[in-house]
Amino acid sequence: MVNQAVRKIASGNESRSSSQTERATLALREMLVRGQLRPGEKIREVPLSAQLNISRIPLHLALERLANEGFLETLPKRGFRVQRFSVEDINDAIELRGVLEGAAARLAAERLKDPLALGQMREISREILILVRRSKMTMEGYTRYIDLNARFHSALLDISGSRMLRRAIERVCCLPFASPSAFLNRQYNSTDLRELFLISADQHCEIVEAISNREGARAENIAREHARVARRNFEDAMRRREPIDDLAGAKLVSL
Amino acid sequence: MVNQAVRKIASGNESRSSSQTERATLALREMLVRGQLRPGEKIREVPLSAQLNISRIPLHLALERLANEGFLETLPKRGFRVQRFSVEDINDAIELRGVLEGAAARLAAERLKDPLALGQMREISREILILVRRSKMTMEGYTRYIDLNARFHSALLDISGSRMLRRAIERVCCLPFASPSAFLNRQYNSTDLRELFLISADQHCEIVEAISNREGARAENIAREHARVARRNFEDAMRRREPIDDLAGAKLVSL
DNA sequence: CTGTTTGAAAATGCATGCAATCTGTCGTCG
DNA sequence: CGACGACAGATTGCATGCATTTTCAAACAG
Repeated sequence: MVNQAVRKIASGNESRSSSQTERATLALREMLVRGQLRPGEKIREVPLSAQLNISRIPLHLALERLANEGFLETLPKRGFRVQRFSVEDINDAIELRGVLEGAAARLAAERLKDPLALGQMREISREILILVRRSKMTMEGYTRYIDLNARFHSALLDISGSRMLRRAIERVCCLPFASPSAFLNRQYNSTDLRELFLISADQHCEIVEAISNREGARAENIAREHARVARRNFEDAMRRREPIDDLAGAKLVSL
Repeated sequence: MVNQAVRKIASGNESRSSSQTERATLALREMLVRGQLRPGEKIREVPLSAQLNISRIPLHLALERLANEGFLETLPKRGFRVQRFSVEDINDAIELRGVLEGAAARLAAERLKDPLALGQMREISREILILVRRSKMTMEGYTRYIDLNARFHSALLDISGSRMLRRAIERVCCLPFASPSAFLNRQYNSTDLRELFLISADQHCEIVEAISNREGARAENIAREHARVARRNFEDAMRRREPIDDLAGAKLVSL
């Protein structure tokens, strides 16, 4: 048996994350996305806790969290099983994100008090436009795009002013393939992908304009189409049978 | 110290629910809805576990579940706090449910393969219509309405065929004031409320018709308006300053 | 009088081991 | 030959106690 103090020191060397539960959550999420735990597989807590060098209580807490995020299915009184996702699930998750962001855009348009509050969003959308217009996207440009994109979506939620909507969107985006930056890490110099980037950037700008003009329905529609770009990107990747290792969470998909 | 076996027998007498965690979850949810744990209050696990006669591990698991349902806020490394909801949060939660059920109705219309699949929904909507047309609603009629209503919404999700959407709606409806039957237990003979019941029943029927005709946009709009009936009902109750004890989860609301 | 330090009390995090439940297998009966 | 039931191993659920972190208030410095 391993002494608590010894274990604490050992794990402290591996990672300086704050708690065992958090460490377990991160490790498991990584394993899931990498496909080291296969869809449909039943989780056995004892061997897994030994493998991660984490005792069963924090492991169990981590499993419960991942189940809530949607990665695992909980079998009452029988533990956990790795969730199986179909291609339809992925499409539906992206569609759902579109619906929710559409609602956020509409609420933002309906509730906007001071048009100056849009300043940040407008700025971000301009920066994105400049970025994607550059003929060749560098690796830094690419990570910068992801950052700007995340900030745009966060700012939209701020303006919509709905905690409930934020909660719902956060939950959908737990699933890696549903997040806005899910299918961006493809061959980022391909012409097709560049076109999608441009379309996406234009949609950002038009969403801002629609909100600014209080055109709720239009803002909603564009935001929905914006999510559909991710869907097209995904379907394109599927059609080309790209090595799905690079695609976010594709290891969780069973056909 | 209480022996495990003794405790098991004791709790077995109190309730025949399967696990300690489940019992704790049910007990806490009840306490929250009843307002025995007040918004903003910090949860102290040891006294609470003593009060519920449940040890700290299953209590902690129950708390984590309730946090995921939205009742509690988790303070990392500092435990849990009872969530505070504003009137805007309630309105937004209902609006969100409307958005999601609207999406379900649209998808159902777009994806409907066999119009016969709508048979059950059509039947339910007719039964509801007959029920609410009766001049005086009995208590049994009232509980029957809640049951039929739940079955209608479940059938809609079945036809939409989206697991992701079902997940999202289930999550919103965890919050008692967001669920479809949240604000029905008012003075159920009041004329105003009876009108809302009739409108609601009509909307059920029209949603079915719209889906049947593949009118996705129309189905979506009606489903959204359908949720807005709940919102009107809530706002009406607020305006009249009804004793909010009867309203689902109203004890969680801070102005 | 305000901001900082410190240390004790209280609270959560977690390791361990036991109890109860589930799973799969083998034997028996219909 | 298949269904049912009992037993053993495996697996999760949970109680307990210790370790660590947080809280909070009082002493202290500025």
